[in-house]
Amino acid sequence: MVITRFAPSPTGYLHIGGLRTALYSYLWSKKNSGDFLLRIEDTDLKRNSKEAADAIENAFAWTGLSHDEKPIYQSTRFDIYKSYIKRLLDEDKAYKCYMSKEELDELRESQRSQKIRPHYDGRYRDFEGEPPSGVEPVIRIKAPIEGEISFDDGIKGEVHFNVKDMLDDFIIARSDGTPTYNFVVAIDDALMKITDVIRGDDHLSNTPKQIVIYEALGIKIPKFYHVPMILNNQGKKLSKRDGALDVMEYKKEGYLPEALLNFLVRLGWSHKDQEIFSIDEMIEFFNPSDINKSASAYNEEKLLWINAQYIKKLSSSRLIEELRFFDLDIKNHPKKDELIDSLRERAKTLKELAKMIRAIVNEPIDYDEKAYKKFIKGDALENLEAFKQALLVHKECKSASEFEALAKKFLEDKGLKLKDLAQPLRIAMVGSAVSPSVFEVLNVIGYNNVIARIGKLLNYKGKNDE
RNA sequence: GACCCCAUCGUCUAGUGGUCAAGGACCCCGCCCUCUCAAGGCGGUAACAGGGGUUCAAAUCCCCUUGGGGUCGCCA
Repeated sequence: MVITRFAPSPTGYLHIGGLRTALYSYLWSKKNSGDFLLRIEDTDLKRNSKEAADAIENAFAWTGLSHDEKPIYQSTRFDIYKSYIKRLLDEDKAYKCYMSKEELDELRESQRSQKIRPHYDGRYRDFEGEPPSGVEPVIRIKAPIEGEISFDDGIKGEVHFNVKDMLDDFIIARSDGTPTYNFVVAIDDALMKITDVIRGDDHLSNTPKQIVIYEALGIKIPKFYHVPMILNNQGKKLSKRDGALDVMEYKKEGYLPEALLNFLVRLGWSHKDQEIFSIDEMIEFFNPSDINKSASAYNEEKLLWINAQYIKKLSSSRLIEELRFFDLDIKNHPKKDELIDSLRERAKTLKELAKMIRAIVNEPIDYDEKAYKKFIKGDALENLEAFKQALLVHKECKSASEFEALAKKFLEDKGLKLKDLAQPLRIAMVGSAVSPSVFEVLNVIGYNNVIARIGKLLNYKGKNDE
């Protein structure tokens, strides 16, 4: 049984790096028929917001990664943390430090100028005297002074830290009594019975600190997996300028959540030559020990390609449902399935798909100038007029192939080639030289509207010529 | 600055000492298909950071260099 967790601090939106570690955690727990838990790390009351926490939960809801049990908010658990701090104090494993922030800053500054690592010097570690008045103390843990802390990371392998150049008696409770990150992480991971901690490798050097807590409390240390970061195209740390970071931005841009997840799972992990994975396949094949040790760069083109693959495969009904987010409702369109199927192979995003559908469903209000100039010349208008007549004589066409058969016969009679009719007709239908097969377009637009749109183009030319 | 992590095509990756004159995918280019645009099919360009070892044999193991990244908070 593997229990994992995702533990964001609610200072902003859920970003894709976080989503990826959450996905890995999710997959690993599900593969081992365990739980995936969500914990909101809001111990710093000053900078956390309820809105941000809600935003994170909304983003999760969109991706479909559901956490087991209700999320745990650390801000509601201060009593628990206090009891552990008291215990450490009672057991003489932690102590009060009366150094002020100013003094600390000074100490660090002088250490820096001496080119040595900034660290607390332990001056109150064995302090016996009268504490200075007017200073609310912080609580510091008695960390080991020498030796080595090491652990077997599931991704990086054996990692060793020398206590001397790594640790100091770090703060576990602020002067206002609230506990700090490295302390509560260890407590909660233990209390939540987390067996496997999968997180970004920016936490790698926090791990020894957390191990100090585990050991002081006699708690079993979980298995750690430190996942490399995601970089941008230039191999630098991913930032807002590199495009969307907020998971919900991807929704707005027209990405399918399963495509985003598929993209993310392949960033740093692979299974043979497979590129497309359903969630079930991810669960089946995923193992964090297969995650690459090196950082990987974000590649939007690949994401687009994956998204396109999913759009091609998705059911029309689901696609129609997703399109509503882009203010497009074609649920009652008589040819909705044909419409979707003729466009799905052309769209890389839902946003694009919506745009393409609108271009067909709505009568053109204008004609693309270049296309018009290029194709509406010579006998084009006469041919359109004649084709319109042929349509009127033939009466209603009910399928793309019926339109096509009619057109073929028309062209044969007139001694024309398909090219002579297709482009002008396309411009009449959608206003530009780009669309799916004209016959599919005609079918979707429908017999009466086809005739109306041809008429509209015929009139337009008239006005233009004046 | 100290400590830690990392290093295969532009990018995502396969590769765990011989089957690698390095495979797949995205991108790009060419051809085919074709009523336009896509999609699809076929083909192409392109990489083991550098230097030392170990070994009969190294992309794979070791060391150094270089380059990148992370951490050093009363943030998480």
